[in-house]
Parts: sequence; structure tokens; C-alpha cells
Amino acid sequence: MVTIADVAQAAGVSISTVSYVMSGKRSISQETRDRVESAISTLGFSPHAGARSLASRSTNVIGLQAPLRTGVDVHVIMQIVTGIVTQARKRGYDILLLASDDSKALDRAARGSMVDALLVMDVESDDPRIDTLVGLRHPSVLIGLPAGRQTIACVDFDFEAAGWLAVDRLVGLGHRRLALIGSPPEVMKRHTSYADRLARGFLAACESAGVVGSVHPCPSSPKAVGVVDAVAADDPGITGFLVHNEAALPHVAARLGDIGADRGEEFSIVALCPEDVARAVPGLADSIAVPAEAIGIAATDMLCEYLATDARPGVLLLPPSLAGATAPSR
Amino acid sequence: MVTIADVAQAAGVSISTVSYVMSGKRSISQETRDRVESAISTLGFSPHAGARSLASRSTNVIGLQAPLRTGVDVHVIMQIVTGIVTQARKRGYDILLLASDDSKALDRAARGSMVDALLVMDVESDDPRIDTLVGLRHPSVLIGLPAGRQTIACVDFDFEAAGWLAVDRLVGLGHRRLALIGSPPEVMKRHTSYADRLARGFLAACESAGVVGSVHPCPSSPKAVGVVDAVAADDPGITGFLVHNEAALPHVAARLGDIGADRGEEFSIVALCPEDVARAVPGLADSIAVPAEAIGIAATDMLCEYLATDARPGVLLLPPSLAGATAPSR
DNA sequence: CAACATCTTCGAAGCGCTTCAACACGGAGA
DNA sequence: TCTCCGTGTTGAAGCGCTTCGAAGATGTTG
Repeated sequence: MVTIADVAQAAGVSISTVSYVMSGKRSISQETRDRVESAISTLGFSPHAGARSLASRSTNVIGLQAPLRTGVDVHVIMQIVTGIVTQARKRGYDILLLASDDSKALDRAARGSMVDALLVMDVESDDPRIDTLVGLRHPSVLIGLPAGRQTIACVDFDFEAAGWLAVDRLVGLGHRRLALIGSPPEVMKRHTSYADRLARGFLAACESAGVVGSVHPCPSSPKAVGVVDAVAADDPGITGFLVHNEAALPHVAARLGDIGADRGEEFSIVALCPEDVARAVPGLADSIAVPAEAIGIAATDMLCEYLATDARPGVLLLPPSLAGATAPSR
Repeated sequence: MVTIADVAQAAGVSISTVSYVMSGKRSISQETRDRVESAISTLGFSPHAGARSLASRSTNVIGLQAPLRTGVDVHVIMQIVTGIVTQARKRGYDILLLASDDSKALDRAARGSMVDALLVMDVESDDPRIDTLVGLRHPSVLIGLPAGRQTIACVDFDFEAAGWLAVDRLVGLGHRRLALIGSPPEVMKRHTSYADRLARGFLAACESAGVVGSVHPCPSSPKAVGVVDAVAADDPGITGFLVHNEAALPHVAARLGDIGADRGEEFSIVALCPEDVARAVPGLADSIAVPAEAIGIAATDMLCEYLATDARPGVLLLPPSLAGATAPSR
């Protein structure tokens, strides 16, 4: 193993000089800097992370608690994580993937000085991990927006505004009875923050527009057609749909197309999902893109800024926007 | 921050005694052990990971390079990662998520002593990262099976055997012309190890059985129906299908059902995907489960064993098996 | 020319832990 | 009684790095 002492010897300088060249915390003459840098690269030196964290009291690692369970929209999770990992690396941080999504994992990582900060995904409306985070001294950012007073910084897509926007669009298209085909029942029951907020925005917008709106959990599988059938049978007047379930979306869209053709009437579907998922599904009246990767990037930036300035950030909600219709279904 | 010295003082013993209590590397009287353990828990002590890794020359962290791109079967990736993370934790390791999937990331993590070992997913048939891993001194395990001589330990599902098994089943059902509807074109082009091996097994089995087989890349979206239409139009004699593309599966199954109904003939579909994905799709003749989580677990176990015994493991291929038909399609 | 600022560089003191060599102690064997 | 040995415990030496205070060299000013 190559150590800083080897580099110092090779460059004919002291250990501290090498350290200062690397960190840039003191001015070093150009000549010395060159010598040290060439020694570093010829020896292939890279500092021991543990030693560094011991001496500097910081690890350059961010702990990430991501939901590795099923039922969530896997693409969205993947894209958020991608955003986090790449952005973190850009800012000089690595990501430690925390196993279980409980408070103990957070505690372990923080108390063991394995991480400088924590990023927590898949937050529920009333999440017990928030208290843990407050107790810890580590900077942390949530991806999601829990209910109540915000004691921890948050980043998320503005699902509530997305609900309003979708209703606006559907009402604008002339629909008077709307349905939200949403997340799977288990996600709804857990009161996952985004599902709650979307439903709230959707229902409030319906009320404000004077139209009828209803919310329906929907499994993330081809079984989604059962939900569509039930909704269509229950209230044949429903003609406007907001679909927030990427796995169910193609099936829902296809089935609604069939039913519409049978009845000779026109349904409109607004999808809420990542852009690439929506583009692959024909027959959408419009879609609202969930900027998944941008969420990850924003959360990471916020956390890094927090780490750099020690100024606790607040809440950041990324605004929704309409993306336009996709190709007709056949 | 609570340090080992605080614990030692509280328990009235020396620092080394506390260390030995924690590691169990020397015998300690029951009485002393009790005193130390209660001091640890009342003070809420947990050792500084960096200090530990500096002194012990091991980090208890495994570096994981996972494909965070699209085009791969997201569910499979997620399940493998879940298996890895939970199993690693069970064996006392944490997971550092490596950003880009190039050699440099591996190098950085290993040389910087951030990890004890490396786990690499999404291996291509002729992957440049293998040379890097050989050069590094760190134990490593691939998830996938590159072509050629194995210089690095590997764990994977036996996709080649799965190809044979699927053909056996389809031929057993009486089909004489078979098609493999596979991964997206970009995955095939990259020569991702599993796609190559599945196609090889499938084609070899067809030849051995004296039936006609062809391989068709297929996008992971509803556009998959276009591939199905093209295949059906090109060679109307094809009646047996092996589908290895979880996102396309429902669409392929539905479209084949329609075409079969039109023509009045019976197609058989064997799906190759995680069990829960298959169960959600009606009308499958059979399915071969990709034991994604088990792959993750096996790879982690192999790596931990390697770390513990320093005996380089070989290649482990998990065998395929048929899971049975799903419900009829309507 | 002395006094003082500025720019570079260095020595040494830790950071919190593991582990080795050694020590104290009591009981067993000679 | 003395030596030997096993058990339980300790002191101290690092592990590789950061960072503080200070020293040497050089230039600037009165």
C-alpha cells in the first residue's frame, strides 16, 4: 500500500506538504506542487479513507435509505437513486446504501461515523424516522414531504400541485366526472407521503372546479384492468382519468381504449409518471412528468450545500408541468 | 462523541479490555464483560468506523457496482440488490454503492481502502472491468458469467440451462417452430452476459430437438407488440414462445392471445422472469422463475466466505425450474 | 540596517481504534 | 517452598492522515 509518507519521500517534501497540496488548504509554490503531483500519480497514491475520516472527522459519504421493497414504482426509485449517486459523486461524496428502512439503520450509520449526512426516501406522512433524524446531529434531507411542521429539510415533486394540474386539464377537455387511478393498496394504506398528497390535490381541485372526483388504489400489474372495469361499471359517467401507477398504466390505457370504443365515447387519460414511461404508452390525452432524476439531484445538492454551509435548508417542491399527448392508440 | 476511552473509564477497565470484549478475541471474565457491556449500552457507544478500519485494516464494507441505467429489467436488479444488501448486513457488512459502471470507480473504492471487497453486476460477455479486478488485490465476485476462462468468481442464474428447459417444455407441448422474445436491442448489442447465454441455450436446444428457433430483441415497452406482430407475420408457423423481458411480457402475452384467437390456434408462452411478475400475467403455458433475490444472497455469501477463508471461489450457477401455468387469459 | 510582514514549508500532536508483548495473580506440580 | 503455567488484564505502539504552531527564507519599509 502506498502511503502519504511514500509520496512525501519521493517528492522530497514533508508529509504535511503533500497533504496541503491535496487539500489546497494552504498555498504551495507551483514548483513543489508539480513535484508532489507527479509523485502522486507515478506512485498511484490514493489516501486511506479511514485514516482521512479519523483525522478530519468527516467521511465524504452520504447514507441513503432507499425503499427496496416492491409495490413502489421501481423506475421512479431507480431514477432518483441514479440522480443521487451521480450528483453525489460530482460533489465528492460516495453513497452508503442502508439496508432496512428503519430508524436503527440510520442510527448505526450516524453513530458509527460511517456517514456525514443522511438521505431518506419513501417517507410516510407521519414517519417515525423523523424523530430519529432530529435526535442525530447529522445533516439530513428527506425525499418526500411528511405531514405537519417540517423539522427536517425536504425535497420532492409537488404531487399536490400535480393533482390540481391534472384536474385542470381534464376539466378543460370537458370532463365532469373524474377518477384517480393510483398507487397499489399497500402503498396507500402506508400513507406514503406522495400518494396522500396527490389524492389531496386531486380531490381539492375537483371540488374547486365543481366536478366529481374519486380515488382508486390499483395494483401494479395487469390485474389493474379489474380496477378499471369496476370503476367504469360503478359510475359510467366517469370519463376523465388521472393515472399514477407506471406499471398499471399501459393496461389501464388499453382497457379504457377498449371500453371507450365499445361505448362509443371518448375517455381522456392524463398519466403521472416519468417521461420515458409515458412516451411508450399510446393514447394519452396528456402526461405530467415525474422528474425523478431531478429530484435525486436536487436532494443531493441540498444536502451538500447543507454540509458546506451549515445553513439548514427548508422545503423544495419541484413544480409539475404538462408534457403533451402521446400518439393515438391505434 | 463517545469513545472507547469513555467506556473504559466508566467500566473501570483499560481500553484494550473494552476492545477485547467487543471483538471476543481474548477471554474476558464474565464479571468484567458484564461491566463493560453495560457501560457500552448506557453510554450508547459505537466505535468510529474510520478508526476501526485504520487500525484493523478492514472496513466491513462491500463495494457494489449496480447498473443504474434503463433497458435492464428493473425488478430483477432491485431484487438482486435487495438480496445483497440484506444478506450483507446479516454478515456484518455494509454496501457502498458505486456510481458509474466503469473500472475507475472500482479502482477508486479499492485503492482508497473504502471497501474490503467488490461485487459487480451486469457483466458483459467480454467485460473490461475483469482485468481491473484481477489487478486489484481485493476479493471480488461477479454477478453474471463472462465468456472465456473464469479468473474471477461468478454467481448467476443458469440462463443457458433455462433456454434448454424452455425449449423442452415447448417441444413437449407439441410446438415445432419457436421464438425467443428477448431483451431490448441495446442490451443484446452490449452482449450482456445473460442475454447471450440464454440465446445460446435456446438455439442449441432447438437444434438438438430438431425444431426451428429464432431470437428477437424486443423493446421494454408496449411497443413490444410490434415485434410480436412482425414475428407472427414473418413466420406464421411459429407457435411456441419464450419471453424474457418482464416489461414487455404482459403486452406480448395479450397480443399473442389475440392473434391466436383470430387464427383459431393455440400459442404457448413460457415466461422467464421473477415469480411475482409471472404470476400477474394470465395465459402463460409455464414460467421459469429468475431467482433474483437468491442470486444476490448467493453472491454475497460467496464473497463473505471468500473474505473469511481467503479461498477463492469458482463459478456458481443457480439451476432453472418450471413453475407451472398461470390462469387462463380471460 | 534593523524591524517586520509575507510566503513556503515543516515537525509533531493528535484522531479512536486494534493488537502485541508483558505483567499480575493464583493454583498445580516438583 | 519454589517454579511453571494458564487466565485475565494492561500499557503502549502504531494504523495513515489532517492541522496547528512555528521556523526559515525572502522581500518591504522606515
